[in-house]
Amino acid sequence: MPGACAVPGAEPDASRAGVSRARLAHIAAWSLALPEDEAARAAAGIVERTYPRGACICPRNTVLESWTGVVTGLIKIGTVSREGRSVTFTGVPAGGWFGEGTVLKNEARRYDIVALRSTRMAFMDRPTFMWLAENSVAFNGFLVRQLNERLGHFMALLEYDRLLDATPRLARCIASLFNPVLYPGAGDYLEINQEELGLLSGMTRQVANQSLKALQKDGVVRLEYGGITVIDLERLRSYGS
DNA sequence: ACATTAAATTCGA
DNA sequence: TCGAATTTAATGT
Repeated sequence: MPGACAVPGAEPDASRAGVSRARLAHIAAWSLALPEDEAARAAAGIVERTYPRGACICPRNTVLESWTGVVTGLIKIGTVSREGRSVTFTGVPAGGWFGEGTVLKNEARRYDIVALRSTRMAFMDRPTFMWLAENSVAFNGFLVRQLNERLGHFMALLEYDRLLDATPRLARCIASLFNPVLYPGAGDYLEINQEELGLLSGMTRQVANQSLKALQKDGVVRLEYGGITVIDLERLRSYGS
């Protein structure tokens, strides 16, 4: 049953109370650049929720169209075709905030968001987001940097998708999950299995497994059970070129 | 696709 | 609550 969403409204810890200033600083690196009054406003408009592995994250059920951050855990963004075949576009690890496009344009989500493991999410309601976008210079600075970084991310993706073969492609895919601009504060370890890495980089699990071992032999990553540790991010980024 | 190994869960004391 | 037994998940080929 592809794309099956978790029971709506069954989440135990949704609250409408907002989040403390200290908590905001912890879950949103961008907030550190905001002046006090703007940060307070941001904190008041954010709510957190936890999703179990495999759950479909549907903010429409709770807060209509909110801007979304990954606090801990890992999610993937993709679609599932009518036949049930799912396509993964990108993963977002802890520290990543996304969805500003749909919030700004106020349109329905076009992609499925699925938790790859137990994941804590933060949602900023649309009025708060729009207020920051219209009033905060610092927040706009962040948005521009983030959008620019993502544009670069997808340009690179287009380029290497057609030029490189499996191992370098996987290398860049992993490196993108450790992008310090998009996903600040991430460590060097990511809990993700090889099947998901395969889906993320568009290859079978078998090929992903072979490529991963090649990367490990070259000393750029270390394989763990159910996860991966990056040893040399710079080399991973430019692997094979 | 299958065999192996790691981890999570259950169950009995 | 401890640890052995069983089941499930991830990996390696």
